[in-house]
Amino acid sequence: MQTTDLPQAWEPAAVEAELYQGWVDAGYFTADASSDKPPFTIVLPPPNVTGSLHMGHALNHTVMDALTRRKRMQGFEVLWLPGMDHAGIATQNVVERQLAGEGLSRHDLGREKFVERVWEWKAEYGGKILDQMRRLGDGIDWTRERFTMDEGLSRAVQTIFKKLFEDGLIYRAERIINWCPRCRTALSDIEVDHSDDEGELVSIRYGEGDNAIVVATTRAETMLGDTAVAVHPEDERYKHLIGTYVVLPLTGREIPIVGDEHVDPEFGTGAVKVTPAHDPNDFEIGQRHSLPSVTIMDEAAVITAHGPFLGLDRFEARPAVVAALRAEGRIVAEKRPYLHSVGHCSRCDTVVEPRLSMQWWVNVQPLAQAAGDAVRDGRTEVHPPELAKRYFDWVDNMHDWTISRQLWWGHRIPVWYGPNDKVVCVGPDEEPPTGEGWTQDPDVLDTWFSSALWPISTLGWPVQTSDLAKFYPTSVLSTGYDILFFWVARMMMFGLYAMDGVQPFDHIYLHGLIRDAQGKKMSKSRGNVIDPLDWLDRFGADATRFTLARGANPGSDMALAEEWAGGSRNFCTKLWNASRFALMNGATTAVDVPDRAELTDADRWILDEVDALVSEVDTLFDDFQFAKLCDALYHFTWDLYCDWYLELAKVQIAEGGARADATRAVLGHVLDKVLRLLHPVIPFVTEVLWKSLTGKESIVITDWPTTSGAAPDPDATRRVEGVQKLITEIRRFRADQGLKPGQKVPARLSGVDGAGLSAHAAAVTALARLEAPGEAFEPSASLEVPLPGGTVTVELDLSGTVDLAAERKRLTKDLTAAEKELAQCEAKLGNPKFTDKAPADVVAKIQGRRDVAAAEIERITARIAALPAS
RNA sequence: GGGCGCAUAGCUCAGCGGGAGAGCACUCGGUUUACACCCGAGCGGUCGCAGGUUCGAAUCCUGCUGCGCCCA
Repeated sequence: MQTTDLPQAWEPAAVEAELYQGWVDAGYFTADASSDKPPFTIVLPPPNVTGSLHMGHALNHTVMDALTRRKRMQGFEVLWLPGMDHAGIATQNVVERQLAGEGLSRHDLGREKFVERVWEWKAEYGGKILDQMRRLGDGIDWTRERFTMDEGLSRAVQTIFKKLFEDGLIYRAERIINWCPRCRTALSDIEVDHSDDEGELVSIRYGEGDNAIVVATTRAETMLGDTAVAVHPEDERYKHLIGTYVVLPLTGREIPIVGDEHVDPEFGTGAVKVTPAHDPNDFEIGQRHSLPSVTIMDEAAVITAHGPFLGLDRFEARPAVVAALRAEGRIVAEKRPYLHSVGHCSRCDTVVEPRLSMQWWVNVQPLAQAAGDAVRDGRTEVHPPELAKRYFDWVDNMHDWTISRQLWWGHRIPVWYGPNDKVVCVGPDEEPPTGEGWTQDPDVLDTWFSSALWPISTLGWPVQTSDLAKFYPTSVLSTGYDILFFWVARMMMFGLYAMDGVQPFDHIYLHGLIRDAQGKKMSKSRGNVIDPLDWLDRFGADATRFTLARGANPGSDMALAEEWAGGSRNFCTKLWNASRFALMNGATTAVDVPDRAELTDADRWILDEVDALVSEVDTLFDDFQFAKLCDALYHFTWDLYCDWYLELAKVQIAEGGARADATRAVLGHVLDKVLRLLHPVIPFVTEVLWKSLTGKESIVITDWPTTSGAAPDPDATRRVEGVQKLITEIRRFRADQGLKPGQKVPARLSGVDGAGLSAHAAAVTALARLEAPGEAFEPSASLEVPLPGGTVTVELDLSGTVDLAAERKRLTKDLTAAEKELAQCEAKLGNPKFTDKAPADVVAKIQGRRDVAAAEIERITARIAALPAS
């Protein structure tokens, strides 16, 4: 046996960082826009500048890295472009908290100094996720790293804003928006999370006597801002009251009773209080009936209505208002706790307060239409396809998008207000208006407004750069299905709009969400979060990636547990040891595999299997079936290559001469293909092994394997499978008889030639731990193994008593199985409807099974009868 | 309230019209000079329940039950 330069064990922690830096330094991941190769582009969904790597990222990065590594090997000019977004609210929160530690607020610094401070924070603490990506092994083009607040990307934002503005797709309007009183900014619909919370439902009587009317509310304090009571116009109970007025309690204000068809007469009392300034439905009722809007809270949700509640927080005001109403005898009913849906700020969990305010909006109708059409037309394909329906549901029913945020960190809205209500939108190279009375809008744009431009702005848009020409449209957008609405739909809208209808990506791949071993969502409060960095430390990047890829079944979430990672680590170790063994035995790719005629059944079988594997992995990769392709690779590597071929190869190498040389070539070429097929998912270990096997520069830049083109040899396969069955049956018999696995047993085989396995006697002897019968050979037990070509009989000299009970048990078990099989087959064949209607090949197959089962029953019955009485 | 999805071995999941599968876990045996992060052998399921379609249903249809998700 030769030696190899490979260490005895694979220790990822010792080599990963150096390997990675080597790849980056060699420029393997740097894309060339002037290349003649076809492009393959993925833009990284930009993580927050405040973020750190979690398992969801690790999964998505594994997917993107696997896709891009394979395409690179397939000869594509691959661009995988990294970067981050500026995460307006989150980043501003972080820096404000830092300031608070110094006893300062952002207002103490002023806008300009505050923004400077945020940039300083970013320089020092931002983007630690980028280093974590390196640890995963991301084959990403670091030379093209982008940030949404960069100069170029900011120009893109300003450019599209102006374009949308001039096309009339951006407008300013006073409406009810979701307001976070803690962040003190507007939020879009999707930045609000709903949960069923315990609150209260209070029924309040407005008016007196015959004119009294009862309304119910979960937000009693808002009654201070009521400007009407609404009932259904056809509601007989209240019809006569429409057009009359009631006095609003606690305020003394007179408010009208209006008839509105949107009131549900079945719900509650059928009468609703109307607070146009603090509820979106009420706002619409207010519009229809020209009601005034009375704002009763400030930006912090503190009551501003004059009276005893002035200055109270909304949650203090609520019980105070109820108490005051109760004192007046106006509380008719109270339900507490009352479970109802409440919106929360997705950034800080504060209860959202609907608030009437002036904001900038995008009219999404034409954009969403185009975004839907691109998928309907098949220009962009969604994987898995079931999720396209969810995409359509969203884009086809999208509300206008509030894009202004009352923050300082972000792209400031490029609109200037001048004297006499003049409004000017300023484009990238235009000078803002100067002179008395001109001011810029103080607000910034939603972070998603700039993220939506990511697939084009990162490539240079609005400049027609060579990158944009070469790499747009991008090939695949990969992300979790929970981000479909946040990001994917918006990128589709802006990409199509800015690029004259050319879609931003050809494929959208949506992976599932990461869950714990019991399938529960990971969350800090549950304490079930697994930190990918911990796995990277303990199991290595390859094992972490393989675990994630192997769990990625289309459309479904994945459960993770440490045992899974351990299993993947074991797989990497197995691959390591198998490769080491192959190399110690002289496995090589320097010599071509000899002509098929020169090869053994085992050689032809494993070569056919690896061909099948290449086809299967290709199909699965093209269909984003990561779990299945990992399983296929795992199965081939462990169950076929290691458990069978390596063992058979030992026998062939022991033969020496040309046989041994041919075996070394087969060992090497099969290993070479497997390593290349595995490389996209487990890049590190495959790189080390492949370099050792081939002596070449790097697996990263080698070609993706293709099938050999040789015609498969089904006879070889049948014989190898026969050998496997024979060996397994002997091992099974040995285990039943309590023989030590290593103990060699003298045995005599007969019927081997008849079964067509004469070439395989040595393999059977070696793998079943048999030895040639000596002169004193006295068979004390025998077993029969029926194979397609004939039955092989194995006589064994156990040199001791045979465990007849175990023997009888084994035979009885086989008999029971055969009897069950026979009964099933005969039941079918005895049914004329089956023989008439079922396809002929199915009937023939069942007949074949019946015949085999019948023969087995006869054989086993005879064996049992022949057993000596125990 | 509207919509979608899932219920298969102890756990996590494949299979989606003709022989119930994988990984992990479990049991037994093991100093097989690649590997104990391993090797060999095994145990384990009326495929959620009830109907229907079909020669044939884990697989298609309907209803029920239980979980989960999205939207309002």
